[in-house]
Amino acid sequence: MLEARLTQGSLLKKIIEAIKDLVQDANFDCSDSGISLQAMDSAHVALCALLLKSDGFEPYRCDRNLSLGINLNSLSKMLKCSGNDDVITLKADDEGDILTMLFESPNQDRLCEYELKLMDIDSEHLGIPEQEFDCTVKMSSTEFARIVRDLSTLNESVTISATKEGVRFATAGEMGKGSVFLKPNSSVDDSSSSGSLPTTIQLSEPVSVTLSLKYLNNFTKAAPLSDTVTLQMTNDIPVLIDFSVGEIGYIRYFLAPKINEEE
Amino acid sequence: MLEARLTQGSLLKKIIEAIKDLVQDANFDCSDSGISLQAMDSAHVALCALLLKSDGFEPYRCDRNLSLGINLNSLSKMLKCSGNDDVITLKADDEGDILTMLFESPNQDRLCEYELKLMDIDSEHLGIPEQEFDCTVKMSSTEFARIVRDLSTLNESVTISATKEGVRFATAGEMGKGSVFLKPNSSVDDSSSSGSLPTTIQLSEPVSVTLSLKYLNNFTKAAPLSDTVTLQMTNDIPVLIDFSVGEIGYIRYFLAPKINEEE
DNA sequence: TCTTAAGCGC
DNA sequence: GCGCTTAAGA
Repeated sequence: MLEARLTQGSLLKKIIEAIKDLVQDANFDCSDSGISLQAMDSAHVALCALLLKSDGFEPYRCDRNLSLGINLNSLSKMLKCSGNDDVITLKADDEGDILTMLFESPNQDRLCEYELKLMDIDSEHLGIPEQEFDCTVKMSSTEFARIVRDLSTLNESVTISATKEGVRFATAGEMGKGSVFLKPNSSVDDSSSSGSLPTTIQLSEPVSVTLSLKYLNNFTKAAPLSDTVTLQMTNDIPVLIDFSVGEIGYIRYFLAPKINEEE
Repeated sequence: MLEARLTQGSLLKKIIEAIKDLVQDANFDCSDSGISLQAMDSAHVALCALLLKSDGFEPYRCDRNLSLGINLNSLSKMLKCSGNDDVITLKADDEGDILTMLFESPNQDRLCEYELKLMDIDSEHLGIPEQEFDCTVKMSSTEFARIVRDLSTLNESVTISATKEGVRFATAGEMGKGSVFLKPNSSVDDSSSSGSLPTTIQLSEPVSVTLSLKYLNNFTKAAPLSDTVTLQMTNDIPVLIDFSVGEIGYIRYFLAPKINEEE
């Protein structure tokens, strides 16, 4: 059986919000090392990979590997019944077809128990290659969300180009063009409380990829989970966009770039 | 070419918000004295006049007179991509058909460049007469906005009547009547921090004009630009409603009164 | 399309 | 902390 107690239940709520617009149904694979999920969106264009390590739970127990088939919309609805400060405990029997969720209010005054019916879902276990990327950009997740939202008003796709000098997000549409350029922060620790977090760029090779803004906008639903986002890019290879989930794991999105031909 | 750098970029955002609901497309006329715009609303009922003096920009350069035909909705969308603290620089070539906008974040970490395609717009240069009015009311712009909004719930038009005793905004509809009376503030500098700014009235002749609340509501979009608004009225003559734009210019609206016959 | 809920700015 | 604008849901 599975029993996993998450002190900061709001994390789970944010995680599901960050996935449910991309994936309807998915298997949560539970083992003694933790809980993971891998799924493609319905159009099979983007891939989402979630990992929650067992030591992020207190306690965590998983005797046998379990694959819990879950409708994320239903799960989201139930999680909205929990308070943001609640402690959430997930329970599932080895042979059962329900996921039991316990919501405990901080002062123990309220105890909610919800049971979610599980589904059988054909799992498409996608071998996600552990690859090296030519360029890694780490930046403020809210700034990333802002840029993606801004450029979405102009067109459907954005071209992200990175050099040592900085990273550029550019698009063009009927109204005109838009381009945002971020300089990596001077090594000097500018504690000028300049609002946004510093951008850092590591690259072995300049890169330029063109991505769907609609999907990127979907991914930025994960921004509430982490102050920073990491973009990993290599030309013509799916981009990896990584949000850490507190100290306990991550949500990663993979998105194939559009092949660079003028439309 | 034009190059105009506005330190307080948020002013430009507010200006466009204050115009775009009234006018879809308009020419921004640029000369060495500054940037101006004059346009009527699509129903040709109201007139909007914007002036931004060159010395409000730092620096300002305009070699030749330029008329930039702009779709205000597109401009608004692009300006929303700027941060509220950004410095905004406008650039246009003499023979070009684009307006380039630079948004610089305060700490220079982010640099955005947007290009707006320009349009050819038949300019209807309306000779706006410099006229004397019988009555000038200066009052809090937020209070004005509040009154207009409140009375809008009762009917479509408001009758503004001013005497030395004060100014009255009155309307009547199916529900009933509404009337707001503002006394000019006593000459004594009442620093009673009474919330709202004092009202002042100068008049050579009592006036009474009936105006469309729908249009007045449109005009109050300019309230964020200035703490005060100035109403200038003469019976049966278009009313002038003036919001100053910081120290650098103004937005003025002209609205013809309804002819005073019971509907 | 309208209503409601969340995020952002003042 | 309050109000507003914007995004999601009915």
